[in-house]
Amino acid sequence: MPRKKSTVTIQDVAAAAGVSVSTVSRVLNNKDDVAEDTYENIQRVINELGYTSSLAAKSMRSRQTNVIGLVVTDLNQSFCLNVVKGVNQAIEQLDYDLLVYTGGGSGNRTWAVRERQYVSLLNGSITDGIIVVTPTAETFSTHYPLVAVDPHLDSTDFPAVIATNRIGALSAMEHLLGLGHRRIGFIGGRPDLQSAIRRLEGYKDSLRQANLPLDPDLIQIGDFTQETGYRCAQNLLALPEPPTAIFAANDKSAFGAIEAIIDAGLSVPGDISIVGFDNIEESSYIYGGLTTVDQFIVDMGRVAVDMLITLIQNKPIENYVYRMPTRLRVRNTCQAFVPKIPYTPDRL
Amino acid sequence: MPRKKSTVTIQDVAAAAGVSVSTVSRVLNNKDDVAEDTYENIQRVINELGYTSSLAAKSMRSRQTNVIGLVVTDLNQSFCLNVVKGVNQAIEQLDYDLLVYTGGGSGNRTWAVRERQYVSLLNGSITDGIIVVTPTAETFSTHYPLVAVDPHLDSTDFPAVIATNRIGALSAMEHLLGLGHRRIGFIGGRPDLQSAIRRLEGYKDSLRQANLPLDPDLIQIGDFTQETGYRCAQNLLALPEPPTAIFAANDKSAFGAIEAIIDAGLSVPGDISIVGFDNIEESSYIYGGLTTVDQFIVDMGRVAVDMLITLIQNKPIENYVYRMPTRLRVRNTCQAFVPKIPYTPDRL
DNA sequence: CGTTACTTCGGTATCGTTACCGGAAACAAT
DNA sequence: ATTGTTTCCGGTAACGATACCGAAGTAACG
Repeated sequence: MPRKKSTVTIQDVAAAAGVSVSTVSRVLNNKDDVAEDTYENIQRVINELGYTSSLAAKSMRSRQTNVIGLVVTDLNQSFCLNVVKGVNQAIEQLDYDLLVYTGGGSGNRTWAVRERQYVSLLNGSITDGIIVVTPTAETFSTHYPLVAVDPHLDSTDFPAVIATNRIGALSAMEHLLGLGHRRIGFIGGRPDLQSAIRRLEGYKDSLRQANLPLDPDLIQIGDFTQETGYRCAQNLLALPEPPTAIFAANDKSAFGAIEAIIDAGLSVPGDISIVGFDNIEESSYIYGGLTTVDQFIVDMGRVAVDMLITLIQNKPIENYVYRMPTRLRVRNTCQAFVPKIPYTPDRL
Repeated sequence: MPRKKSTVTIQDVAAAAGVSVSTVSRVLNNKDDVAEDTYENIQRVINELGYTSSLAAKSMRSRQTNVIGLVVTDLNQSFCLNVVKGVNQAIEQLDYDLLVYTGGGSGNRTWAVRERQYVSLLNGSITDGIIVVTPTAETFSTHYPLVAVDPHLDSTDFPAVIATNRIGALSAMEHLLGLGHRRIGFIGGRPDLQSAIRRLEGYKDSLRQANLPLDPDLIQIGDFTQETGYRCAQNLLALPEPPTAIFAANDKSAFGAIEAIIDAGLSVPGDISIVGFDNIEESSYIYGGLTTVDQFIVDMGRVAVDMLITLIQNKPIENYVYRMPTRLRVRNTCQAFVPKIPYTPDRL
């Protein structure tokens, strides 16, 4: 089934302008060795014919496309989405275009396979460099410019932008402990993610530093979605001695937790305080404002672009791994803990 | 500054396997005239070398890439974002990959120019077909498969997916009128968008049908952002006789309006009822749930993919313009209007 | 006027891949 | 033994663009 191929090529432009393709190519690439009037004439013809050059052909020959690629697992995750936004913002300032490659969820191919495929697909083909968000692949061939955002491994095989997850978790816990909470639940994320692991570490370290016991029942592991956040919180509430505060390892989980708490007839922060992690857009206004750890996701995207451009230009890179600072944003889901009447097994 | 180009090509595979490039190409494209053992041998070599074919070269030659392109103005707009999600979901089921082209905000080039550029860029180069979200361009050369989502013009030059904006607005107004509201404010969107125009029409038509006066002061035009929603609502509240209900032409505006109302010391829906339009994700839980008109954005993306695939396969298309139905989702931002003491200029 | 230098442009090779044609076996049929 | 008929595979020509080389033409110089 042959497609009608009626795109206008550089040949057509050359013919219409009465010059060679070489000359047209020079005009397209703003080379300076072309006469003023021929330049303008060719430009006019280009506009008349509505010609735009084929990215495929260009990139094949010249290896300089001024396009950067972004490989992202799932746009439905707010983390990925915000990185995309940041990258987008940074790209706007530059003379680059952005191509986002997304594989969606789980098809028949596993993501690790698809990811490598996509990277190869974009590279050596179309883009000058690639940013990969939450990559699972163990190794990339480092022959081309590539920056990873929040990689699953702590390896430094490739340049990366990583949030200071452990320190962020520490600051969240510090806040809750400072408010007098002693029994603090944790809702974690997918254990295959480096970020989830580091936040859990922060939770544990914080308790250790405060000389508080580590109750495994208080640690519930979800998958960073609102649904699992809801269920994890239910589990915590069902405990014989439920926590007075919950630290959720991401904002979506925190939303789910708040929902569960409200559905259980309790209030936030009246009965239970909540701290999230991420500071996604909704967190500023939802439920009156979620207290959360800002990891500046959008800025992570920006930094990634900066690093990538540096790599593309073959300039030396100062920080091979950029650690994005985190900051606690205090809003309205936390309250000082007021001790109640001690729990007695048989109350009269 | 020459880039290290060390990607493995089909030539390398052929050499390593001791066959011709033609044979390797046949294996890659699953042609059936290859002997069993050579097939397997080549596959083995491909895996060993970690070869993946160059999208650029492939598409240049064969015009069949199994990639569909998505050109989107701004991922920061929730409408666009949700369409992307829908497209993403639909793509997952198919043997296609998705390439999102986004131009970000306003660079030195205007969007109309960039848009046409992107379409040309992707087409004839890389993708088998394109979906364009909220396109501004007047005309696309219709030589290649293209589907528009929510085009600015009502033209039928190309296949499109459009929400039933006027009818949706009608249903929102019907709801408010049914609750007894007679003075209803309207917060509109960018007047260059077809969808914004149609929703405003619905607002006006509804008032006309109900034999209510059309007060121009009650119509405030923003740009579909939360910020302008806020300011528009402030304008409405500052009116000598403020409305008892507000119909915002999209959910983000509605959020802004609610914020403004709360900041003014009033409550929703206690003092003022709010209806939005879109039903984006946040609307289900924000402020206890926003009453809004669902336009099934995600499904619009899905439908667009279906149409595009049909076009690519050269099959006949039944509905050139698909009109997505809308449905009012009643949540918790509306209340029956209870008449208060009539307003008197000089109260004692 | 001859030589040199610079500007401006055309021709050709090439990027990595697939479409197409045709050829060499292998096998079957007469 | 000759003649089809498969089956499998290699060679070659594109696809659309840019890099490179070199050739005209013009200007400048001694």
